[in-house]
Amino acid sequence: MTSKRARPTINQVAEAAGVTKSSVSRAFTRPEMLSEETVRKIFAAAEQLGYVPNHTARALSTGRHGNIALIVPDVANPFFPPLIRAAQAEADRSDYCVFLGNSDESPQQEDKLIGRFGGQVEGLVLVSSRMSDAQIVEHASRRPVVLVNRDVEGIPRVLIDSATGVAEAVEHLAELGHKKLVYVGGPHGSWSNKQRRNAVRRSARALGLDVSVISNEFAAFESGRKITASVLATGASAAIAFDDLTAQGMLAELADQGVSVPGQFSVVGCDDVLGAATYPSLTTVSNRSVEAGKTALTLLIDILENHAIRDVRYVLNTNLVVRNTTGPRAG
Amino acid sequence: MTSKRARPTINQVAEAAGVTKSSVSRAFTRPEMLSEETVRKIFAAAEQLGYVPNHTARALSTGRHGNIALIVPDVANPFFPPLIRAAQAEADRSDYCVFLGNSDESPQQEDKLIGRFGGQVEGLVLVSSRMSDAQIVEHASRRPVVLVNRDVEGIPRVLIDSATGVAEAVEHLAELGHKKLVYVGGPHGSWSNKQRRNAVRRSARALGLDVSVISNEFAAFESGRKITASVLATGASAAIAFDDLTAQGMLAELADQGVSVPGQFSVVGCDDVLGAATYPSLTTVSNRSVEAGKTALTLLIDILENHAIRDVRYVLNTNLVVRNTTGPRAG
DNA sequence: CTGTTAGCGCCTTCAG
DNA sequence: CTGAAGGCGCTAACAG
Repeated sequence: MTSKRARPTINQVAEAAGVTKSSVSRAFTRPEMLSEETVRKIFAAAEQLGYVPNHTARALSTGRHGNIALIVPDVANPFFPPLIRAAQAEADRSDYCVFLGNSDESPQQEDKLIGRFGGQVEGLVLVSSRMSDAQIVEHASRRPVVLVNRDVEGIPRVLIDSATGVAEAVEHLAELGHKKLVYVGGPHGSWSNKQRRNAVRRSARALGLDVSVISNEFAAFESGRKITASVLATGASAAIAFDDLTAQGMLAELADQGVSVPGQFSVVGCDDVLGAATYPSLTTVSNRSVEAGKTALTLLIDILENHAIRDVRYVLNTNLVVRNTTGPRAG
Repeated sequence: MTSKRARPTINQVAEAAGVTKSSVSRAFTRPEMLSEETVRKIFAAAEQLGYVPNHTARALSTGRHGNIALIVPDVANPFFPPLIRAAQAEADRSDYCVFLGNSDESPQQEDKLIGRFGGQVEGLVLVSSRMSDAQIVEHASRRPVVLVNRDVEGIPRVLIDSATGVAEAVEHLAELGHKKLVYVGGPHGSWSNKQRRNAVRRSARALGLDVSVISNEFAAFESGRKITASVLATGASAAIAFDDLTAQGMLAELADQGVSVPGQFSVVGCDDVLGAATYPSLTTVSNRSVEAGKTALTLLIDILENHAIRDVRYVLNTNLVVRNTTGPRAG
């Protein structure tokens, strides 16, 4: 078992290899500047001593630490883990370490986290940020920031365009004969929510459908259940929910109320995070969160390494995934 | 909009406040050593310049950087996000930043990640580590490590004891008249898998039930589907799956095969990550991942701040949650 | 190709 | 209570 003694420093390696620390430093950063012979000697000594360059010291001197931060509103929301995973994998390919932050849907907490990560991070990825445009711009003025699902001019961003999928959903319902539908909303600060709500309204108008909107701040299974009564009260025959969780809650409540789906009522989710796990399996709008996570990191790393601070707006389209919670209007 | 100019240093604050950098440093670390008057002056100057102590420089000089790493096999596995979230919240309370690592179920990747986080982390939390005991011990000799769902003597660990819940599951099935059951396994390197398998065998033997074990390296929906044929081939009337995902896949496949649940076959999951989302809703073993995450972090922080390197083995019991996928044996 | 010399920004004895 | 001085481990000109 290796002992716990302090890590060897660059100086010890230098001494052991019979060179100065400059050479050791170079051997680890720009070996092509040294003779093969010297590099070999240095690596041998380093290996022998178990030397690993001190990340912190290097960062202090270069100002680069190879860390990035990824902040999401809620790690436990099934929409985010696949995105986080994809982002991590991408960071990994370029040897970046990623700090994960959970803002708890709170702008204050988000701001605080950014401050805490502050000095030890080269760039930030803010996913579904709940902060104000002004705050975001402010932070982006200090270090590179890439946004996911948040559209702020001048800041590189990756947007999952659920509008296309939502539009398909409305058409789908129209074809099934539905005349009146309701959009069950999500968090106020959410860009995606706004986008989906607008898409529903626009398509409904174009197709001559009637649509009402019910807001529902906390998107989740339980709130989906609770909101169901109001949904039924509108007299609509179909609903499009902000996300799959909300839709799933509605499904459960509908079942408890004895309302058959899709016989008497149709439900469409959004983000396809549940797969075919609900019963009946949920008709929903596809999700591109994996690509979004990967793209966001690729963008950020590109900016960090090539100083390419261009104004990108990367849009990922979605589409409707028809399963079994939508059917012809009853009667 | 604040410009992007470099952050002010301790020296600039000192000059602005008319003191030396020693005093500024003290004002931020041990203000009780200074006169109130001086502290006030320094804070005013710092505020005015927008000074924030440089984390990296401080870390280099003190050796403490207030970061910890949390490594999990797969962020996207629904078992982990709640744990991650709880761990984060706990880290937050003590102002620690957390690096998240995704080992992809690979010991090599896990080892590599630890190396990458290496110098900039004060402690590690390894969740369901896939590394060998020796590797774990080796890493633990360098810096504090807390394990979750991995039982290595001498290393602080938090264990979710699914054995209690699994035992209840077996009893439950026995009471329902089942005579022959099968355990559908999970990843080979998984401590939890071993634990669950043993618990099934032990309880089955005690109750005089027959049990066969089917291994299934990749626990997930799809593999649950695929394994179903072999499960039915054993002639058992009930199955206990390594986790909910596997169970859910089995449920889907069983439905497709026209095998009714729980009429003709009973299924029990493990970890309760799906809630009531499956249909029929899944009978499963409760999960304590939130407490596990919180406890692991509390432990680690305690070790870091109080040098309390005791040998803790924290066990969280589980129990059976009966829902609707278990019923009397057919016939 | 390699050594010398300054720092990076902060903390921490040691004096006073 | 406060200042002066050295150092944490490494990188980066600048000379040879």
